[in-house]
Amino acid sequence: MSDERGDRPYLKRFLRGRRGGNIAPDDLAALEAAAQGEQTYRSRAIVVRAGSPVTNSTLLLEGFMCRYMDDRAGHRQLVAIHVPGDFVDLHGFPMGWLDHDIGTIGSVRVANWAHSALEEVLEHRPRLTRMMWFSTLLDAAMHREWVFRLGRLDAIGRVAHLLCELEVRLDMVGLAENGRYHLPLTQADLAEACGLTGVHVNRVLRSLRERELLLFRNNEVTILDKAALRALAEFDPMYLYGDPPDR
Amino acid sequence: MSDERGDRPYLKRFLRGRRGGNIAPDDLAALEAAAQGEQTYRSRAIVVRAGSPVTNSTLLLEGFMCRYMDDRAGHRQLVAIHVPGDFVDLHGFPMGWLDHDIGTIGSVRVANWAHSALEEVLEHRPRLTRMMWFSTLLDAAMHREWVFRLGRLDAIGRVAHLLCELEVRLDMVGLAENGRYHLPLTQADLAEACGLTGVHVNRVLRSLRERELLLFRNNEVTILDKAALRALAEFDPMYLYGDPPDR
DNA sequence: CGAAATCTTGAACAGCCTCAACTTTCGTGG
DNA sequence: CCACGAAAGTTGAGGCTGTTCAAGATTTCG
Repeated sequence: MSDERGDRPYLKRFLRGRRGGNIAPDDLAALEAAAQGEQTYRSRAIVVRAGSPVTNSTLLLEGFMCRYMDDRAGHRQLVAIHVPGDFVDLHGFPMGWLDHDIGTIGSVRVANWAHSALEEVLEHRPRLTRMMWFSTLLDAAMHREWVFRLGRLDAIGRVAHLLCELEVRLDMVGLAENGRYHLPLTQADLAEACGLTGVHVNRVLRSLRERELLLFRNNEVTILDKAALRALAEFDPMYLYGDPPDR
Repeated sequence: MSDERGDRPYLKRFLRGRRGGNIAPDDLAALEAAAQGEQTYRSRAIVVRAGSPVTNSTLLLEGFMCRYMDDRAGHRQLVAIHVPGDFVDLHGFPMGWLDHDIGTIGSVRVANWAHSALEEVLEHRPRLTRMMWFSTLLDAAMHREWVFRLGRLDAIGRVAHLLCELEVRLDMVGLAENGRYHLPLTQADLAEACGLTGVHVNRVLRSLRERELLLFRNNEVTILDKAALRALAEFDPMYLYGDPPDR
């Protein structure tokens, strides 16, 4: 699975590790060929604004991006964090525009597809269309889990759950090793994803460290006790639709 | 828009009121013809279990349904509420199974499509496929708004926001009038959707009543001051992708 | 009509927030 | 390479929002 896409520089991580994520070689080649080329954005850049027309879609190749909404006071709520291999704004393809902003976290490298080109490629490829559809529904499944996280878990559970999710997703695309991964989020960013304040996230991280469950220092997460952390977070990666060996 | 589908008993409410929700007549006819017929479920029934294979998809014709997940203690978190015209488990078509349970709230009437029949209809209908895809992305947009609601609003804002959302969605399908609509939820159900306790939802409803913003009695919601309620809830229906006149 | 579910209210508590001050790290230009 | 300012992280004290527990009132439904 990881090698057979070595010659697909853009799509090599797309749907990697997902159950049913095997795309037929000709579909994959057609999609890869329709790309417009790659692009970079600097850290903390806004890539898509809520409400403005979206005419192309972006696959994240390197780095982290997020989707977010602001409340009246201007405080952000992150609604998604994207890792390499994610189509960050494919929702804009059937929708035409987006209800939220999309921005970068660190600096990123992305690939682009014009919607017109996508339409052409997908016109006679119902299987590939369903794969793309599937990939947007993975986002929906993560959204639901985030609703659960915010609605039912306390502060420590929320932070733990998010960091468990990222470990699995990064592991699927080969960017985590033994529960260690790079994560260029500030504590304030974590707070914006977890519906907490930065101050409280700081205390939560201290508690996780003191319980010897997890470390987060220098933009690096180290999970010390995965089983205990997952128990605390009520985390079950089922909703990520991974291949059985990855679960 | 509302009349031209009068002869489509199942689909007459599907994507009604949505921007870009105009389905070509032949697509609509083909989809309607592929339905397996209708079915009813009693109140508080479980329709789909998380993790079990889904081989058909369900369009809600009458009544209310919900999607939910349970925490370790057995407490529910609702992740979606469905109204007539919603394809409640279309996510199962590209996914094959679901990460959450689906149940009824009151008693309901639904129509069913076998996935094999759907596949056949959609095989050569990329436009219709994108409409179905779009309808699942409306769910995703609502999920995101629920994340925002739970992450950034206080108790009164959360309840107000949910009831604002349901007013718009029910109005789109002709089931709300002047801010009044039938809603067979208990206060405990509302609590499960808002990440609150039933006790506190009771106090919140009292506060909304005393502020003369909204009444909820006898399974009926009456919005008394829509502008003030929306302001309190930081509610903007943009994310529901409605036709401009409905916004 | 009676039982069960739902709604309502009160009192005490806990978790997270706010505000504030201080420390450490990062980034940039001299 | 160092110095400096800005950003990020850390810690404490006090307060508010929503929870928990409990009891009673009301409604629903068989």
